[in-house]
Amino acid sequence: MATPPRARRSDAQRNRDRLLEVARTVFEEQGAQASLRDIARRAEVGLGTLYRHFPTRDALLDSLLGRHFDALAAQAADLAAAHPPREALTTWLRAFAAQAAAYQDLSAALMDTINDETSPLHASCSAMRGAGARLLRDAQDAGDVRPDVDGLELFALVNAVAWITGHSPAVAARRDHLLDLVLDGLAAPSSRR
Amino acid sequence: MATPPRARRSDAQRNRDRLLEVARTVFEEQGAQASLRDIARRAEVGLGTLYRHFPTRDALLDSLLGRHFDALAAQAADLAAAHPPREALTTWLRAFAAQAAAYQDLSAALMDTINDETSPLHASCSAMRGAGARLLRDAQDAGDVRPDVDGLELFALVNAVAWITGHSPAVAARRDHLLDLVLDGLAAPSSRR
DNA sequence: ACCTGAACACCGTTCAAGT
DNA sequence: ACCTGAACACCGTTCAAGT
Repeated sequence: MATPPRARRSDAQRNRDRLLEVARTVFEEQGAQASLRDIARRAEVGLGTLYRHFPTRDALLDSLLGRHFDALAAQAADLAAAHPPREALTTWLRAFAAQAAAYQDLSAALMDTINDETSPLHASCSAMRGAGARLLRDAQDAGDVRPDVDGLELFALVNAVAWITGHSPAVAARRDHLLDLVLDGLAAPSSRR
Repeated sequence: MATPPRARRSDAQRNRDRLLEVARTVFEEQGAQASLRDIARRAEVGLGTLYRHFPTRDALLDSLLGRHFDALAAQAADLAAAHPPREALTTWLRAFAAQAAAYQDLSAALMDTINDETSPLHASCSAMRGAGARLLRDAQDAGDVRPDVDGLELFALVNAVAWITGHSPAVAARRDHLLDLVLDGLAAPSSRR
């Protein structure tokens, strides 16, 4: 799960909230490499205040992403309980890709988080990945997905599709079709339609 | 094909060559967002000279990429002549992915080129894409690849895999396996092993 | 024709000074 | 405790001045 909120002076908390709100907007508008100065300006906060709360760009991104990760992990559990394995996996991957596509360049940040075990986000990121891996294993146990795929590869593939989606409108229009192609590649030979 | 070399004053030509050589090295070292100032410095050339020859970062990238595109297009023709359709396509896609993975962030530049018809690279980029699309069509005509995939989707998928490869060493180690998964997704049901 | 580097407007990051 | 903004070292881009 994401880090729970610490006790803070109330004015500091207000600044923090303001920064997160503005950052979400700006990142969605301009992508993950948007100017931090600009974010501070639009939040009407000193630049140093931004740095005090979020010592690095990733820290800021991470605070925004933690909730998404937690939400996706929770959704995975729900899906596993409510649907047959392959359907649960498929639905979850679509949700994941939609999420990743919403933030431009999020996929890059995501992959970097995976590789950086010291990231504050690492815990909730790997919790989410674990949830996905469990869905994958269920589908494999049910004979729906070929056994020679692991969670990392699954995650990488879907992330890759989400990324490319953000780099071409023409491709974006066919995101679901691309995911279908990938999912068909993952299907166990016996379960193909 | 890439733009043929123009007539130039010999000192200008020398600077141009030098810049391209240094740029290739630096881009491979640091990725496509490396500092242009740094490139000019290492080429021992005024910053203005770099801008004179390559008015934008993309122009510089493009000059480096044009040759690769031409080479890939030529290779596609060779493969089509020498191998059965599915094998030709597979081999070509592997070569493409290896090429794209060599430059970090190349995939992003590539997708942007596709979308920008005014890019000087657009011609050789689409020539290469056309060559790939032809291999795809051959494989489809032979019944080896499902008919509901087009060149753009193929290109996007392989590009996506190449990109993710550059963002995680663990994933990079399994590039061929990921490509296999994607290629299996493209296989026509009847031709599955 | 071509080259150069100073100039401009930005950026990320740090940190002394304030409340 | 926390906030602020000037200061520093960079960057991309332009352009007057030189050869």
